[in-house]
Amino acid sequence: MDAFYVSVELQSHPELRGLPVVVSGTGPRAVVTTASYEARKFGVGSAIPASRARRLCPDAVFLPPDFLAYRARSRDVMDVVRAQVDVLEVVGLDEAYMDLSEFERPRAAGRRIKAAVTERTGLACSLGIGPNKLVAKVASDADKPDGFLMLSAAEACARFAGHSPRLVPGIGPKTVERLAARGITTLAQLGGLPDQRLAEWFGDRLGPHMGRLARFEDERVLDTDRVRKSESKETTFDRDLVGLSALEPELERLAMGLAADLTEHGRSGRTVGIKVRLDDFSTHTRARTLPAPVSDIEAIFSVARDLLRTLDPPRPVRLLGVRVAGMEGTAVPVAVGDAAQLDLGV
DNA sequence: TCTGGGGTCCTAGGACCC
DNA sequence: TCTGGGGTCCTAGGACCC
Repeated sequence: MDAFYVSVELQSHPELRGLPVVVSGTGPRAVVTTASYEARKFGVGSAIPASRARRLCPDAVFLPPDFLAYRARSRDVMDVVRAQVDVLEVVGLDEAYMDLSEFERPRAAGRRIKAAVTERTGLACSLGIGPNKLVAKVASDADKPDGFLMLSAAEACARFAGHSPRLVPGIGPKTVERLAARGITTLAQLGGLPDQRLAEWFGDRLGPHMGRLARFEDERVLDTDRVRKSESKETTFDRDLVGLSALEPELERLAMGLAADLTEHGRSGRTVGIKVRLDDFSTHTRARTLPAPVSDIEAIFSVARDLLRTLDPPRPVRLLGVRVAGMEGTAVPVAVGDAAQLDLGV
């Protein structure tokens, strides 16, 4: 979906159409979640500090995120798609992969699906088609907004040969930096490197994997029922907290919220962990695995508190989090007819 | 008035077992 | 006089994604 959260907001605030609109949190440490294309012209993009966005574009309209609304609209969108295609892998609220190989004319099918989404939901989207997930994803990104692009792997290689490796999902800022330090700045260069060199630089598995990505080789199949492996609650404080006596009540609040979510969904896990980000932005995690899965506030909080006391943060703390991992296959019995709702929520 | 929240996956090292 | 190889589980950190 194109600028999904903003697009949903514009449906309830049509008077804002054409204006720079930014969805972001409200606190002093908030970041931008989504910016409208009008706001992007000013350099406002996802993940930049809201304070900076305000300076870059003082006239922008800032809205707090309404995730309930986004989830509901997401469900609408995925329902439209699901009505047209059998194999669907939903990735987050605003993105999905579909298998068009069931159609004799995939391009026509893609056109139809894209049109149906916009017609039925009023929301714009971009669609990319390719022989694998990687090409499809890059193609859909390359033509945004309101895009439609079909590429073969060879076409993708040729078209993006001179682009930065950053174009490929999975190659982030750190990897781009490490590549640049070795003189590699384009996908063509990366794709041309021998596996042995890549293995030396980035490890036996990761290195050659990056080379394949750069050549748009991708064997991944669609995963239509992803099972959640961990669940967490974390919060960044408006101002850093100092000392266990200030932190423990916050930890208990987080544990309470996490336990409530876990219980509501019938999930539990054997590993309880905490996450602490200090004022120097260093992040520290601690975890303990229990003999049996837990989901109740007492168990989660007592382990988390113990871990926090042992860590005893040596500096002011800006973020605190609690996590439960090692989820058992605690499938909740679902009534027949709920199947369509299952994929999004879990 | 730098840097959210909720996730996944990978790596590396240690403990432990056969 | 000197110590293999393989496997699993666990922890911590980090890169990355939406």
